Amino acid sequence: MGITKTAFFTSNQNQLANLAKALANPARIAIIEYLLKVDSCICGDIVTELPLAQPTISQHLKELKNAGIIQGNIEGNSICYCLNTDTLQILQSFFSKIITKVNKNKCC
Amino acid sequence: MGITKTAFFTSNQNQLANLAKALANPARIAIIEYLLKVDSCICGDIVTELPLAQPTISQHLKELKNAGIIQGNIEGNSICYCLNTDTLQILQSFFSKIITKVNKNKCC
DNA sequence: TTAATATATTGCAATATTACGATATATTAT
DNA sequence: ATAATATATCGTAATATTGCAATATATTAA
Repeated sequence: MGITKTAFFTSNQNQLANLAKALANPARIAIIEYLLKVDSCICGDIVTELPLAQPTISQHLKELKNAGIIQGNIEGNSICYCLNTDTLQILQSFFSKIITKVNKNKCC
Repeated sequence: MGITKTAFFTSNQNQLANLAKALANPARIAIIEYLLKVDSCICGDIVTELPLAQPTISQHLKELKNAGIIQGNIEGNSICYCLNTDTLQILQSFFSKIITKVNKNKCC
């Protein structure tokens, strides 16, 4: 087969898996860290910052946007993308919940 | 090409991407949530809990273990896997850092 | 209007992931 | 020792992802 059996899981599980998938590439992590570093919208210099070709970066930005992790669009001749706090909050909540709920007395 | 250009990114970026990859599947999210729910080691009943065949679940467990998200082994005739707090802490820290550092005055 | 610049889309080759049947391995029960 | 049970591994088909060259599109500059 090879296709993920999405229909058999909850929408919450699929949402978390999709968000994780959007982050499952070092270039996309680098884009997020760059957005944090510059503390504003991305400008075209992301293309010179990353060791990847322009179409590849454009594709990664599209995936991050589809997942809701970044938001924005091109403005004139330059990119204007920034982090979407609402979506990132979902991930933070998930991991915070795990850390606080997990049984510290691991048995293995 | 098709292969991720791992060598061009920092080990931290690759680590986060690999952790995200381990979570990028609803079955693996379901396994993690099940581990949280039962609040102990997994027993063989995970195979009856998930809508997937036994070899598939075994493979997902292996991937979670390789990523360091769960730890353990089989014990006699049953599984004994539990969540690895140390690794999950890496993810929580990453998202907490983002949420606290991100500029709330988004420009797009 | 034309040229220059910036980003997006298309098409494709290489590789990775997903799922499972068949089978192997290992432990426990008889 | 043999059977029963539980988990892992192998092999494979279907699908998804990665990266880029070529090209399209859109905005700004001249």
